[in-house]
Amino acid sequence: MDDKYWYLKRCELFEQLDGAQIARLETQSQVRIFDRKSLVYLPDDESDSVLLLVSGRVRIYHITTEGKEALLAFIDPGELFGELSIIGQAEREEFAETMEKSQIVKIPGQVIRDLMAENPDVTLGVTKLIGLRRQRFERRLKSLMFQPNRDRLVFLLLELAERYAVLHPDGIALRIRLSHQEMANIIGSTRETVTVVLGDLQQEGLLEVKRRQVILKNMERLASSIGAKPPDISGGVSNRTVRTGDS
Amino acid sequence: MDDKYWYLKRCELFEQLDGAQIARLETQSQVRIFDRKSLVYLPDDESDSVLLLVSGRVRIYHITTEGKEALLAFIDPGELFGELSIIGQAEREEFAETMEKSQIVKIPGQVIRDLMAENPDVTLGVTKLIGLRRQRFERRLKSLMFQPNRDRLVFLLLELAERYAVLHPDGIALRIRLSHQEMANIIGSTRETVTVVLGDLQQEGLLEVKRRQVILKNMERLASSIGAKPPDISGGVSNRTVRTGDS
DNA sequence: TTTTCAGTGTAAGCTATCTCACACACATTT
DNA sequence: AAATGTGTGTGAGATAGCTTACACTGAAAA
Repeated sequence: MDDKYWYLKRCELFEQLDGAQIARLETQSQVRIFDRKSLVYLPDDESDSVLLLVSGRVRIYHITTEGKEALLAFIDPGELFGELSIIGQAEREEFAETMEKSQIVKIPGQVIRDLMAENPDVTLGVTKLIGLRRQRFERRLKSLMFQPNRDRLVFLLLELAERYAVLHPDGIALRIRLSHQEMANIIGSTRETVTVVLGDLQQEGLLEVKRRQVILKNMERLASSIGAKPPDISGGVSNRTVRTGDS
Repeated sequence: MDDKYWYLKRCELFEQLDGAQIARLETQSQVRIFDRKSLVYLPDDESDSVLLLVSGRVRIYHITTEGKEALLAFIDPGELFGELSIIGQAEREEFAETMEKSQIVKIPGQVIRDLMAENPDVTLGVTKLIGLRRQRFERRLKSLMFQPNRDRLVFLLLELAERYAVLHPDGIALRIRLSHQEMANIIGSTRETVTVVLGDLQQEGLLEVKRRQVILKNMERLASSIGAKPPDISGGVSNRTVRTGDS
């Protein structure tokens, strides 16, 4: 239960492994603590390992030629990242940076590949992981192309709700607190525009904005306004009320 | 050599299969010929099969709420598509339409999953397929976000070169002939803007435009203009000169 | 408490890109 | 050869969203 491999168990992918496999994984991996805002890897780094985030949070981003930051993904505890090295990506193509103090396990690509070879469940898990993230990128691409800023922002909020929804007296709050700047970096817009659009959406009674927090008051209407189905929030939703700072 | 399963052998993924497996695959799949511009599937269709394009060409696209077409991918002979059904996508999320008369094999998802279970090579192949396409989407996302239209177009041309390069007396031509409208639909722009930008690039001597054809005269400079490495075209490049219609 | 700083609100002006409109070129069919 | 359709070139005008600039607010630090 409370063994020395607890941090590997935090990852779904390794739940089914037997003791020997876990042990092997453990001896061949390195655990490391990163301070807040440290780079885990950056473009052109050699890429032959997969990373498991044990605690903290990581963001994956890209810097454009003009120096703007394009936010590609957030990684939460128990999730892998840098997983494309498994299928032969030799060099990293983005920045991975901790958002908080984080504990990260570095697993050599070969170890994962061995594990996949002897354990079909692991392979399937890896495939699903890569596929799910691909699906996310595909959807984001669709939401970017030809869509006005407002629709892109609504899409983002619904996407966030799917992963980070928590109940709140006034609607659905998000377990992740983003600044307008960060949202802009996800939807390919600017901080000012996000501020304005959020204001508009608030006027329309669709949501409520606080400092670094958004409460979705009407997911149905939000979704229908971009011609989408409301997200299924049953998965991650917690009925623990979020700290709002007020009350 | 010239057996009845030739069309399955056209797909890399199935090369390693033994006779019995191929036979099973064959009996459980359906072959069908589609005319030019026929829909193979569309959003919300049930998604429990994978498609193999034997001959012809298919495009995968999305229609936005305002009715614009976002082109997501081209499928060439020997390639699979609709492969996310393997990892549990229950409904299709885009349109798949033939660009020419095409022969397509429909393979039930369960058949592929069985094959994966008994043959690790197939699983790895599927994972790589999904992963490679994910990488493509990820790169496209980066090229869309914050980038001006010119850069997005250059990125597209280099991406196309990687897959479709053929030698040409004046530089590198593409084995795929796209209209300006189609390019616009890939980079999220308009036909007119593409026309203008291509004209500019031609002025600068970076390429030459003909009707439905682009010849890249200076890949180095094109690549460096968007801060990228020139693509590796050694893979698909053929020294068969392309039909230009002139001469 | 005062200071500092990150986050937010707002607005004027600018610009890349889209829209609309039309002319022309080339290809393909009749 | 004429006719039809698809693809391309080009420009004027409209506009969403970006830039720049600055003021305010709440949180955290000193």
